[in-house]
Amino acid sequence: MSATHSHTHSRAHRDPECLLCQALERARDRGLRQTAALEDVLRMLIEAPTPLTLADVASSPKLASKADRATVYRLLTKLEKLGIIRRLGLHDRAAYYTMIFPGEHNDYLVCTECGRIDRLAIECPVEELEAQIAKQSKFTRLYHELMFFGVCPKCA
Amino acid sequence: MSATHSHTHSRAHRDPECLLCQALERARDRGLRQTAALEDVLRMLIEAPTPLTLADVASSPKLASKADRATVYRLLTKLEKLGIIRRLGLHDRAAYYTMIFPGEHNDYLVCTECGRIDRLAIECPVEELEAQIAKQSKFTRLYHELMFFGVCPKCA
DNA sequence: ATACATGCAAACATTTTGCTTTGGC
DNA sequence: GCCAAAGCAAAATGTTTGCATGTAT
Repeated sequence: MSATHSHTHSRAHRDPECLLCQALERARDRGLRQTAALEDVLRMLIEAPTPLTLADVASSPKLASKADRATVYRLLTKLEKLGIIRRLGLHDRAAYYTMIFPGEHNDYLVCTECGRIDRLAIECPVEELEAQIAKQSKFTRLYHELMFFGVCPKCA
Repeated sequence: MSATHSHTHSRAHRDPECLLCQALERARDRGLRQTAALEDVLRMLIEAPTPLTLADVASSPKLASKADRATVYRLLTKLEKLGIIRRLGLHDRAAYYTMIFPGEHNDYLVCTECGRIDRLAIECPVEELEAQIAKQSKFTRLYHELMFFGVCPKCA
């Protein structure tokens, strides 16, 4: 990992197996059946340093779960509805997915040329603003996404 | 406009014709030819209270310019490359486009159920963070997007 | 045993490109 | 007149659904 890429992997300090168990438990609690495909999808998302697309999860050359695209699609959709993962609107045509770790919030730096995604190790200054907006707007289940876009050194 | 929707339309305080002229001038300066389609696209983006999709610009029943979808697509792409408009990665499948008005920055509040988009009249607390990231990351042409997502009162 | 999950294939929506013609400069 | 822009149509990309079968509970 280059200096430019460096960011805190707070999740790396935890036991990934434990994280997987926790995630599975949450999913089961909310009505999903514990299948091999579900386990594969959650494991990939937990281990990924940055958000993944449907294609990443379903058909990456090595990481691929053997699960069908449609199956993965439906799992991702359900997991998002259940609040276990989050869908991000990055600039690609494809949607990106990432685990929600309670108490952890991530912001991203994205290259508009090559699509490279860095996770940012920053103190997000938006939290109190979010509370204010929640109150004023009457929106529920409020969260935010903060993304920085630009041209990375390699593409410049 | 309801209280919940209220936001400052700073652009509403300006002369829209003047804005169009300015935008056309910028486009011409950067090498585009002054055509009817270009004028239509810029006018729609300038007058729109929120970002528009390609479909919005090309084939909305009433607002539509008569220009072909492909033409509009290529115009939007060029305008974005030239830094005259910005492409937003909202959560819809479609990309959204909005004018860049120098010195003006907008954040958005989006309903994850119905897709409704509100522009937020807030003091964005991210500017100085952006400067810091620009320095550390060596990314150029850096900008940010801040979006709030949630379920609007109507959908709740 | 039942209802949910899966795989395969097909339908969709949106973006992107090729090629010929038109029109701004 | 030349080269960029427009129009039409087709290809590409990524998402979503229908339906028959398998499997967790």
